[in-house]
Amino acid sequence: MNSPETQNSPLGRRPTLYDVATHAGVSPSLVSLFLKDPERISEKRRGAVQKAISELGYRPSRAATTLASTRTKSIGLVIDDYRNLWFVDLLRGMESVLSNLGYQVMLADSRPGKNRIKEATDGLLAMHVDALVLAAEPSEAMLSTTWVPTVVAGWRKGVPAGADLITNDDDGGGAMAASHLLELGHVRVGHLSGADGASAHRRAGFRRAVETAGVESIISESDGTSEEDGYTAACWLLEHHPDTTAIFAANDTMALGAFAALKARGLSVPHDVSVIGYDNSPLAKSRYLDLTSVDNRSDVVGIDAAHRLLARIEDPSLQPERKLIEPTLVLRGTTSALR
Amino acid sequence: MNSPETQNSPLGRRPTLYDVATHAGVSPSLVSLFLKDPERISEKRRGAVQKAISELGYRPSRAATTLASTRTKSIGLVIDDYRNLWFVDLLRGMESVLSNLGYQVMLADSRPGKNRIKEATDGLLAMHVDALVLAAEPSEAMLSTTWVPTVVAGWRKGVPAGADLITNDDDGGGAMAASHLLELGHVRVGHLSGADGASAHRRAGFRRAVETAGVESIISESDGTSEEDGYTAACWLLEHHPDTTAIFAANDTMALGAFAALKARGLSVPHDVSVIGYDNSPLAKSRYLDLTSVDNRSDVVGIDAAHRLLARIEDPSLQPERKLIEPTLVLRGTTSALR
DNA sequence: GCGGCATTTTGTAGCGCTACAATTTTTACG
DNA sequence: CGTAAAAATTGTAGCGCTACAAAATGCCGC
Repeated sequence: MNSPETQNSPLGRRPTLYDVATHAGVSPSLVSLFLKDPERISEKRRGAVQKAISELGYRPSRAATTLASTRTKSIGLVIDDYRNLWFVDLLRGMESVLSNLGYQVMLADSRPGKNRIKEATDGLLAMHVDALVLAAEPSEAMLSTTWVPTVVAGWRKGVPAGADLITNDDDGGGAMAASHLLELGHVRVGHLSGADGASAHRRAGFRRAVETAGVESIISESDGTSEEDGYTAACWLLEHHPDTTAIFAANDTMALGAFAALKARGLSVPHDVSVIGYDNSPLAKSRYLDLTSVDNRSDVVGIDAAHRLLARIEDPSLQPERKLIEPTLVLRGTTSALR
Repeated sequence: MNSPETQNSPLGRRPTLYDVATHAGVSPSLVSLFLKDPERISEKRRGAVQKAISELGYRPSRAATTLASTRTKSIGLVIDDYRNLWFVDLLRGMESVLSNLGYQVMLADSRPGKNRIKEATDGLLAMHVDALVLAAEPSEAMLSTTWVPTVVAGWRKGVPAGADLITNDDDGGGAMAASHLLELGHVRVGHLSGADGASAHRRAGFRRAVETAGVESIISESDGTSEEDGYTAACWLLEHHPDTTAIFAANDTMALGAFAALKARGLSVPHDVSVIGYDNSPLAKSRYLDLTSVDNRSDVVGIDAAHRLLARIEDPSLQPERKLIEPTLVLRGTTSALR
């Protein structure tokens, strides 16, 4: 309707709350009240203020609001890398409880350097977030330096003092994957493992379940958890244990590497070898890949983390808590009974 | 060293710049100066301020800084969905030019509702970002309401007045994919297309190239661009044109759907049918999938967008510009010469 | 040892908003 | 109608920082 050039607003600058108040013929305080809860002012004024806001194209300044209020109604989420999609479920879980309460979730990733986690956290704290979720391995440098309620999600090492811990039961999940393969009758089962914390737990669970069943646990460990790592580990496994009939990969991406190694050897899945992954990532859900996988329920972690933070925002004296979330098994087409 | 309980700081609250100044025995202005450029103050004072900062555990308040300065040195990036990983390259491209200049990139996704794009944008503007990159289709509601330099990246419809446009040459990319298949000798080529803007351009390019070569263009169109859509479209294609020897999917995910359809029919890739995708996503790069794909060079879009914004921050009177980025073809194992 | 100039440091005045107490208006009811 | 209580509205005083001009200090040669 209006020309973009004139920008509706008669001011040559970003309109402020005072501009709105003047335009609407009320006091700034009333406009502020309107912003916080429109229901709290009379219908007559509400209309006038609303009109002034849209006529001027006013948008509140978050900076000013933040500075003037004690609470910002925002929660910071630090993730290690945008490309690790597991944070999407975490985020969705958090938002499912926080959005309705008017909270906003701010994301910061800490990809590049090692101490970027501290940087990302500092950035979030600089924005006065009311609380923090660390979905990245906390560095030593920040073990004791948070001013706000903090929960560590999905990592178990280096939890800052006073922080809650809500994480996936990777140990249980590893055992779950192993049991599934054993129940299908497999007795030559291999595990492709990575080097990080979660991998170690998955590995331990796997080993325990397999050895409890009286079966030898064959583990091929690599430095990372990428598809290439999975490929390399699977090649080693297939070379040294050619009679392997089932493979448990530490994550879905590594399972993809196993697929590549099997394909190269002319072995088919699940006819010759069953494969189970971990994370129930979009990859596993793919119709083509159709990968059986352990779902670590990051959405539940997110929901729990959110509840926990809300509680600690209300009562900062609450004692930190530690909690494990049970994974679930998602059956798909890459595992089948031993033929 | 210090107990986490005492938090180093003698104050029972978040330390401010004034606390630092007092502690260091200098004026607040000097501390502010230090924050902006440590080199600008004498060595003696610099040491004192530095010491005070770390002793108190001081972190500047972004809100206060933002409010007091005219520039915030931050750029907002609106994306449609965190799960569409193409934004990662965009982001990396932007950061490669912005980080060195001290700019920070803030992300907001607009997943859920339709007008969340406006919400996400408003949120960013509320944080006083100096400029905005819209990597999501702008809604009508916001065609004329930005106060800051804006560039639309990767979308061509609904560009707000006064915004720059830097986008991928999807039309050229479609033609590129088609030419590749034609050069390999294929004459029965099908295209799996989606319904969004980018798909339409890729389709147009494909059609033009194929028809220029005097070959019939067979297009299977679906509502979306998911793997399921790709699967459905591929099933239609294979049923109605069983002699198809090459398939161009509108994106890598749809190519995965095509794989599923081919596998179900016992056809192998690339032996029976060649497949080319689009986006050069992590999927395409996978060793197992090894998918030939068109790379739309989002990293370059990011770099260009950043340069453009910096220029417009310097000189807001600059006329908006439109620019297409040339895609490149990435050859992998899913396309081969017609046997 | 003293102008004159460059460098370093400081004081003052907001940025745009909210908290909270104080004030005005409306409503309820004897 | 009058008055107390409730509801609606307003004024005042910052939140933590930066911009910018003014003041203080250091440095030079003569």
